[in-house]
Amino acid sequence: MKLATWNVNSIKARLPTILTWLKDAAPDVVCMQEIKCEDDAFPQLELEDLGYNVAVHGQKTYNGVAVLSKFPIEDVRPGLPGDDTDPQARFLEVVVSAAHGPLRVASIYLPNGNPVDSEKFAYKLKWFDRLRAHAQALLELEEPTVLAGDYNVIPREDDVHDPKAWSGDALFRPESRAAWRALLNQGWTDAYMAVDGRIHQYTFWDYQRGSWQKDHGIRIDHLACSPQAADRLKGIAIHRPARAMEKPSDHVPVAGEFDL
DNA sequence: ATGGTCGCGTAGCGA
Repeated sequence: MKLATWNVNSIKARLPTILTWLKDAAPDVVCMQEIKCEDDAFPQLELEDLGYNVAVHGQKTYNGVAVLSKFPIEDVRPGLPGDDTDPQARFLEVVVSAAHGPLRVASIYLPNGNPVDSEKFAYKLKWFDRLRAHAQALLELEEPTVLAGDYNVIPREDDVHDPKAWSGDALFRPESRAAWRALLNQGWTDAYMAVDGRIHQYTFWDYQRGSWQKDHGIRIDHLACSPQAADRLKGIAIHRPARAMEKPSDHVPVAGEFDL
């Protein structure tokens, strides 16, 4: 069972690229972020044609998350618990019927948080607090669960081409990295670190400044696995060639292989 | 120090 996460940076602008990648990589489950459309504008038919069931938590212009699954989708919960007044569509949790039983999956688009001296950074940290509270409740279910998405956190110095240049950025600030570590310390496993952990393997390269050509990237797209999912984790792949496709997203897919 | 790129939506913001 292959489960991928991909910040697509607009499903509308990216659809041909996405369809090409889906046919090639053939993931069973895909968590998407930044679809940037409302639910009824999501290209459901094109994706169903490739054999996917679809769950969408959309938003116009900004944000928006979705889950594609070749397995039936049994339960759909849009929105991160903990603040009913939060209008931003950044969290979608589903349960899919995988080959050997149910698998809980969340598509996560964590706030960017820049600039750090603004309320955006406070929102990021508060959102992280809400995520941890919900993640703790999910752990107590003792089910295979994967929280997959764009966390907008660079965990280590080895996950960025130039740590000094990023030291003041919300993605690399100590508070953001500590929040990510605190999530893992609850009992979640970073799939990449569990099976690879090589340095300077990136998932995002900015469109600006020739970042891709110079390999000035960062690793910010992660799969957090519950113990029951981590037990079944067999491999991880960062789909770096996707950044060189025609009309690429600035993120590439990250895919875990599970015996599930 | 500046400017560089996308996407949305058609100006300027977000990333």
